[in-house]
Amino acid sequence: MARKRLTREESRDQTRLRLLEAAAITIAKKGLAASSVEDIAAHAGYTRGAFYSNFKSKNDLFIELLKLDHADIQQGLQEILDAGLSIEDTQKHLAQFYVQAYCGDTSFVLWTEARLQALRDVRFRARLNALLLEKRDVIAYFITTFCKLMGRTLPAPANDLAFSTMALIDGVRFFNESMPNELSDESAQKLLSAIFSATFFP
Amino acid sequence: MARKRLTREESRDQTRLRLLEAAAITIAKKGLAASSVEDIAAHAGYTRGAFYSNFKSKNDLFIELLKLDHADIQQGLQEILDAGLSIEDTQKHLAQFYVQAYCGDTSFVLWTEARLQALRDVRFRARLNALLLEKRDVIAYFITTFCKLMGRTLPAPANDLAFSTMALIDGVRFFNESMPNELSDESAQKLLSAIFSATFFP
DNA sequence: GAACTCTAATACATAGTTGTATTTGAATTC
DNA sequence: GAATTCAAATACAACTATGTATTAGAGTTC
Repeated sequence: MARKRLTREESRDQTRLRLLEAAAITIAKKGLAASSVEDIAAHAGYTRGAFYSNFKSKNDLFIELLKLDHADIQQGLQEILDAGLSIEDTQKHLAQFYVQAYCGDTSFVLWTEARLQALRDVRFRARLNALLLEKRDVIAYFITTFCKLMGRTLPAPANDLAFSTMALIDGVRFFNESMPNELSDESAQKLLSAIFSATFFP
Repeated sequence: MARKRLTREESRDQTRLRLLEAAAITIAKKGLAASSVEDIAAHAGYTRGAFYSNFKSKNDLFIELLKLDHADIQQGLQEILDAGLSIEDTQKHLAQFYVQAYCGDTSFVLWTEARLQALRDVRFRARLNALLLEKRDVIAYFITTFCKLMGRTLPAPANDLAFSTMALIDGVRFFNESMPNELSDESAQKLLSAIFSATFFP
């Protein structure tokens, strides 16, 4: 079967995408600093030439990577929100989405890596914070809507609660990932539910 | 004023300590991977010779650093616990301790860095998890005692709650550090209180 | 299909990092 | 106070990374 002959643009996009995918894996595995440009390019099946032809720097690529991941999550959340399901179904979808989008793959590690980078690099921080604030807003909106539906008042400003939700999910996730025997998937799930219930429906 | 002439052991200990201090600063600033042995040694006022004469590797030093920090925190918590103060005073001391021990300095960054390292390096993970479990146990004990005093039942296993407490504190701390305008010290403090109250005294 | 344009490979110059092997000089021992 | 021991400096060799400058080759344009 003849492979389709790619136009220049298609070919370039393919290269970019492959580089991004390879970067995600490499960075998740070895860390941002320890992943050389050569590593990434080689894993994608290219040389450094392809890398520098597509990205200005490693940080540049990294931000792009985060943006893509962010957009995926964003979209997923929005869809659940817009579906207009019952509360139970929403919760169910949410849990499912969380497991799929965030647990399985490299996403979690990348965002942790990004946090550290943000603490060090002012520009990077600005770019990352913008993404995180977007995420916060979606979650805050979600929390507000949810509480209104349940006829409850919020125990704290929605934005702050959104932060704590993100914090909690990430933090619990780390323990769960790092010592699954001490904190099983099931425990983690239950724990989060318990705290959310307690916090939002006291 | 004549500087005391150091014995060999004193001199060695001094070197070790200075290297550890320099490492804490350097690693917090640039990250573990990006901190070269030379960097660390130079910041401490030595050459790499001194480093390799005192530590087997960078990871070796890093774990030692974490152990020291851990011991400090451990001891601080234990002291508050053992003081047998009233609930209010305990809470007050706890908040104060948290701010002092964890907020001001490099501690937070180091532990985040350690987490990432742990996700990648099995041996490192084992060593780090041991430290984290110790910390968890102290907090779990604290939670249990506290709830008993208040005549409440725990909404989840104490160990799991301890994890979530650690997770929440770290996570909120990150947002607070990374975007102080969006989540002020005060908000962070209030938020944590609100969630803890809701969780433990529903 | 010849001239061109752009992507990715290659070549290169520079610089940084690691760990060990050896040396120096100050503390210790007798 | 000479011999010794040990911490830290220095020297060294191998390796890795970065970014740019140049080149090759496949798409594009006319």
